[in-house]
Amino acid sequence: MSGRTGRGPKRGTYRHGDLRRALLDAGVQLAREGGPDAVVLREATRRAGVVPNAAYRHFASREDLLKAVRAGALSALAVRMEIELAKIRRGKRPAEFARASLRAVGSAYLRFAQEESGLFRVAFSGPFDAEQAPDPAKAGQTGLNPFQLLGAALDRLLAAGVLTAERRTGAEYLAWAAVHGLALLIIAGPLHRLTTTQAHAVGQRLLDVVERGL
Amino acid sequence: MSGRTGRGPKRGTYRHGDLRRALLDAGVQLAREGGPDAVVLREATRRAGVVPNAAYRHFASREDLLKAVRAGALSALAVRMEIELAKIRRGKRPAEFARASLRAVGSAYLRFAQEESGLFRVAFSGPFDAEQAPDPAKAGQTGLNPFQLLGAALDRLLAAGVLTAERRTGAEYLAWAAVHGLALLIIAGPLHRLTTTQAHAVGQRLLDVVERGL
DNA sequence: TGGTATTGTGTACGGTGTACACATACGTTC
DNA sequence: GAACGTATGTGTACACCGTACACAATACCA
Repeated sequence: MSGRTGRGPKRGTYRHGDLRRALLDAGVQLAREGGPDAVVLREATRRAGVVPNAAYRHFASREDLLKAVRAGALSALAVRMEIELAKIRRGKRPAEFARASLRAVGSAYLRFAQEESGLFRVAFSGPFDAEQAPDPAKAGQTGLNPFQLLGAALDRLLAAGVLTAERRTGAEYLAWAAVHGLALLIIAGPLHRLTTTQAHAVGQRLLDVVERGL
Repeated sequence: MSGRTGRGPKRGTYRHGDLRRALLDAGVQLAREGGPDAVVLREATRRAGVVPNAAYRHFASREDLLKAVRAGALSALAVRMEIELAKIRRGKRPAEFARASLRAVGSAYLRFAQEESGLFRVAFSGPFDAEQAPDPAKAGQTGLNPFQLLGAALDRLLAAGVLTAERRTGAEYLAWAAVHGLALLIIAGPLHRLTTTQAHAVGQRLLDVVERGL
């Protein structure tokens, strides 16, 4: 009776196989369930069927794991944006297409915030920078991260003559700010009881403001 | 030698006098220093020169203390807004005055976020609602909380005919969202290296967008 | 085949929130 | 002014967390 008291899916092998992946997956799952605070090292190792300290062979600290989860969340967001962008009807005039692009990016952002609020909160917990060396782990299928997708939409507006060059510079921050703020009001603020459709309506109205104001 | 090993300002009396106040003050200080996560029950009691569990005579839990600190932070924000509002030159035409009011509220919000980012983060950590029974603990000198001050500014825009009734409804959420989002980009996002003046400039530009777009 | 680097384990420490029983002092009532 | 109930602070204890350090088991390479 070589006693095995531990619970959970004990593996027979001493090595795990792909513990880093398992911890990351567990971390993402925890993030979905409860946001940043729920990403707990010990719980992740538990789910991976491994002793707490094993995590330190793959992540320098809890914060380091959280950072990896964050990259995954941003990547997921980028994918949502790409899907929304792909829905835009072809054959639109450039200006119309550009406008639709911006709306697609914004809508995807808001929807992601509402539907995956745990991941969303993780994505923007901790310092989130538009780094000069874009990390592919944060990108979607096209290789662009959310910030770059927004920039591309704005570039289209510029190319279509909807935006002057002067207004174009720094516009990503204004647009991002507006949408990001609304996302927070929807998931953690006074608008958090809104249904998906109501939230979508407010979102469209905000995007009107941005479009008109930019 | 009736040994007194404990550190810190030990009091002679068994009773503290106003422990609730002391804990709240310590909590606010912790919030300023490090945001929500820094508001730690044990540390607050340490600073109040009291044993950890004493806190439970005045706050049901750490979260409860945090809530009290949050109210204080919101009140401080309201005061900033009021100060900014008071600076508006008299003798302006109503439309101009109304516009200046909205800018004052927005500017104060952004400045508070940058200058008191710890408090700001606490103010909007946890669920922040525009409750139907406004809590006076969250208000400034005028008795109005930040949300109500924003509403008042928008009402002035309506009264001055700058805003149609249709556009007025729900406008607080759009304006709030935009400014709140920018605040976050400035304190925890890609704009966090901006100087105060730069931040102010971006802020004014955002407020242009809001004003134009609303 | 043996040695070395990698990866998981065991044990341990300090920190946190909080439950429960106990001690002390204040305010009220006789 | 003494007795008593109640508010408030203390002591002890527990479970949980992140993480440091020494050790064990395996994989890989010479």
